[in-house]
Amino acid sequence: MKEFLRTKGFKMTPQRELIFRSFFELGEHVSVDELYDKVREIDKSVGYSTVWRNLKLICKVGLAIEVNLGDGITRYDRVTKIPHGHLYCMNCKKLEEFSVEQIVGLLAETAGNYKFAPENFKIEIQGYCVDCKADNKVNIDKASVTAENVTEMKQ
Amino acid sequence: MKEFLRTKGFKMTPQRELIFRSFFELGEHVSVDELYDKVREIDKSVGYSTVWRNLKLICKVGLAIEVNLGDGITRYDRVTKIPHGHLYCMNCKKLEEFSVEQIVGLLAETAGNYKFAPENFKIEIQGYCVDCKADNKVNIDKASVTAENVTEMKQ
DNA sequence: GTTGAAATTGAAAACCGATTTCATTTAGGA
DNA sequence: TCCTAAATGAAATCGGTTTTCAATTTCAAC
Repeated sequence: MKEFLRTKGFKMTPQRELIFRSFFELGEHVSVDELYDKVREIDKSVGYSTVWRNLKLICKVGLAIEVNLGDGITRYDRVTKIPHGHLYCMNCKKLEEFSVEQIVGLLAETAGNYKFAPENFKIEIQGYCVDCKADNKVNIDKASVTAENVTEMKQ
Repeated sequence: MKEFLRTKGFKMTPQRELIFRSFFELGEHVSVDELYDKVREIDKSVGYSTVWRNLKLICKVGLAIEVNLGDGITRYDRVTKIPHGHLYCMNCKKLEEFSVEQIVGLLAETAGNYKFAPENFKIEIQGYCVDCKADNKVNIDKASVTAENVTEMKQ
């Protein structure tokens, strides 16, 4: 790892090593705060901005990508061989994963049609999980969208 | 439209009408600032928070959804019958759309397998568009991720 | 081992879009 | 017309992200 970074022009430091290691232990959807807490369990002297900067660095060298679920918190996903999508519950904020091999194939093809060089695919399903749906915790009172609505609106 | 809102317990106001109309004229990927500017062209007295609140309302009544491209700015997409994905250029920030009917079918099926009630699908391809790719403006120097890297890192 | 340029760090401040507060005004049913 | 709940506008606030800056550390060159 040290060598890997050096060839990119980055130096290894104790903080960096701890941060990198902690990130890969945490797994998926790691927020800065989460990583900061985990790092702090081991070394209370590490600063927040150092954690943040190293998370960015992890992305820069291609070992993770940013994930944005729309709740205002940026999370970081390890880049793995297996692409996956997210099921995001809009009520309890729970996150599940599902595999998207077939879909990614289609998307790669699509990108090709647009002469677009894809770096990363995001596939998310927002909605309500079994629990929230069953408990009737969710008040889904969206208006029905009809052609009339829109026409009327644009008038 | 007025009636449509009233049945939901909302009132119609001159500001609201202007904001709604402007939103639907703008089309896709509308940010608060963009809409604010457009509304201001017609009525300088409308406040920013009013625009923001009404954009939220448009979502609440199901006529638009929030879109998050990861650049820290929330955009709003009109809900249409035709779902679409986004091709987002990480260099010039340009946004293209592509149709995703087939993919949405697969995703709906997937959601079903998880007993998940989907409300909204997000399908994004991040990467570099033809122009940015060709102009060599982009310095894609990501590290190659190998099994060794990761193993070494977790050590 | 020493040195020096460049990278890194930690604390604090700045940033900036999103959201809330609050006093005032307005819509629309009774 | 009257009344109450909803809506508005300006300003303040919030909270996550990013930058600043002085001090420290890495590591390649000597």
